[in-house]
Amino acid sequence: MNRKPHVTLSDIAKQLNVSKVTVSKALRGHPDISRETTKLVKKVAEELGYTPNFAARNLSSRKSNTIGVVVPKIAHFFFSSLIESIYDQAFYNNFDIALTVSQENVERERKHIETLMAMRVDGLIISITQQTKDKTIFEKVVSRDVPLVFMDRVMPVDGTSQVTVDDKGGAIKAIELAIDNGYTKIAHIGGFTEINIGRRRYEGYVEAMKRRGLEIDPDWVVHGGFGEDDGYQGFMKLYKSGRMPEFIFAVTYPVALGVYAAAAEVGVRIPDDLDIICFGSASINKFLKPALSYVDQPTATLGKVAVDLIIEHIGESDEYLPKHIEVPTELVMRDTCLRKKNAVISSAK
Amino acid sequence: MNRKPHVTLSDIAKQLNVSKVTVSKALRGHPDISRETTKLVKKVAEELGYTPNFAARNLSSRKSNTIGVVVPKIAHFFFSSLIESIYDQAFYNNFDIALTVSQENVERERKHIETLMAMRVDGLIISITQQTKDKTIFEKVVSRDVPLVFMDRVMPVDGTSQVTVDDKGGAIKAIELAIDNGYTKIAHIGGFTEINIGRRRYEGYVEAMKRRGLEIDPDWVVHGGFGEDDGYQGFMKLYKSGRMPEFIFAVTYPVALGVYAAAAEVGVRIPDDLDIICFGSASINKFLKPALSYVDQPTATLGKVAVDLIIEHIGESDEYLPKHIEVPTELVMRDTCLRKKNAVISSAK
DNA sequence: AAATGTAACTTGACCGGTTACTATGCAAAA
DNA sequence: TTTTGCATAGTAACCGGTCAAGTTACATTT
Repeated sequence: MNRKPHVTLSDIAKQLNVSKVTVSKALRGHPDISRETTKLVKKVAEELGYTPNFAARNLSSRKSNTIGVVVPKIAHFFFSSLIESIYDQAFYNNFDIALTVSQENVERERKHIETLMAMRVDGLIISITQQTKDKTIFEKVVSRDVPLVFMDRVMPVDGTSQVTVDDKGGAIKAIELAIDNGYTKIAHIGGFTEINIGRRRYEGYVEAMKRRGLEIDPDWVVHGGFGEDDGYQGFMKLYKSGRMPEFIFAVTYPVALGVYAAAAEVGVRIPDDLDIICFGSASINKFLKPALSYVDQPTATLGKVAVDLIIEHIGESDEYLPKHIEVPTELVMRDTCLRKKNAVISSAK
Repeated sequence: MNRKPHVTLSDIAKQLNVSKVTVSKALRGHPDISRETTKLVKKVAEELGYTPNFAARNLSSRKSNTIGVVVPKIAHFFFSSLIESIYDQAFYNNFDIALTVSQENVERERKHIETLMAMRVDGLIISITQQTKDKTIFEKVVSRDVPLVFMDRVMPVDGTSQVTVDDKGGAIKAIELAIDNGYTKIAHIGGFTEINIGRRRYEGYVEAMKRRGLEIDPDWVVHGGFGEDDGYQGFMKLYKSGRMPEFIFAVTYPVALGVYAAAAEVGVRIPDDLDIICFGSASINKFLKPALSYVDQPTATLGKVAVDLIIEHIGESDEYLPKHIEVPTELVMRDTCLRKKNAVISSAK
């Protein structure tokens, strides 16, 4: 590989018989330089086809104007729309994004964080993997004074901020609605409780049951991952136990889909034999039969808030003040969890 | 913002009383340096928490080890899975990815390409917007000797490569199947013909109809965009014309979904009153009722091939040989386009 | 008329690496 | 013994910007 040399500041400077600093300043609109000169410089830059060298700029200015992002997945509706909103908001604020994907792999996650730090990103937005337990790498980030915002899937690390959705509150709303609709035998196919989204949603389930004075049958709580297969397995476990609940609260949309698949397989009809609600959705949910009712995660807001927060931290001095922002959720009713069949409505809200 | 200074090569050098070149070489495993020294250097680097400065490295080596990617969207199944496979393949080959999203906006696309060139990416992979018509920016890329691979949505620009799916062939297969299943009144809700994917799929439709000796009714060809709304509008146009076809070939999966929505609205049953097949799919297609039969676009292959090709070009000299690689498609049968109701099967293949 | 200010540039150092070339010491070859 | 060669390390320049601290010429103040 042996590329044509790129046009540099010096090339422009030579052409105009000025110093390269003049050119640099002119291009940045620095007030030191006269209107005329600035115009001239810009014209010549255009003619010569100048493009600034970011590596050089980053090196000398020792910042990258870039936000590093680490997510566990892309090809899932939740993350792809989250990422899209992050890109939008960053673009709006003239920041670049360096996106990396851990593929739910802790080692890859660590590597990506190292790489992003080597790129000297100005700040990091991270959504951890299902398996992440070790805080070391995050503490390393903090010790390097690189602002860090955890997003959605978070980890309690001193000196870092968090942006989450109101997982517990959303879960409570969902379960309370189910109970108000007449259900009492309510199961939860949940995620890992080591990670906040799994834990908080579970806590919401527990809390709502308690508030309404319902017992929780330990057999009706299944913990696992957040994918379709986990939902499938979860359902099968409940099914094979011989004691089916009337209602399932699924920790994620894919888990709910897994339940759909499993239920169809064994001939359990949704929502007639088994009703369901879940956390999260996908754009094509409306085409599902029955379309899932769900706790909406406002991905656009989540991404926007995360970017705004990291930019805020980047702007602050060394000692920025970590924050925890919780974005509210909303119940969206579709074809499930509408009303218990044959139920005597006691306390329709 | 006033960060703690990062550990540099010189810091390590000082500590060991060697030159920074020695350290640089040692860390890269250069044979100039003895095994012992190398080990020592690496140990100290580790202790001091050294992370290389990519900006500096890129600047002095004048390459970035980064592939620039421009896509029109993220939050669509096709693109998100494509992007995921690009990341995977790049990671496997030790390349970094600089991803940008044009949001189907030509101006943003141009800006992103400029930015990526300023970053001195080693090569570019681009999927153009629906609206892109001007080649200027791409010619600029070529004139800078930056290898360019168009992916899926391509543009004929001298000196660039293309990776596409076999749009025409896939369309032909789909239409021929429909005809063999007994349909003759076949409509096409297509995309813009200015862009290859719209044009080639349309051409496939025309070709298949011709091969089977069927007339094409101009009213049954609707051109528009690639989104859900375009499918909705397309269906409505056909519907309101009063002369409904028996079968629709939708240019994309979202367009097919739009047809679903519109059909449901006016009470047209799929596949009984109107059968359908489309190009592309989504992971949750299997939960649709009826699940769409479709021409599968192998996103994983597409991404992998694009990355391999750009890396190949990066490795070649200035004058690389542009290629056009076409990835084959496959028909996947689900619940639509199975067989015409009450049809006398004449030529079941 | 001298001091002060200011607009518009220039100088030189530096960011943290890499690269091409040079130097040194010791062992093997002549 | 002298020459040659190789392993190992060092020197200096350079990549393309930015930044802090001058410099110059001219206008303004006192």
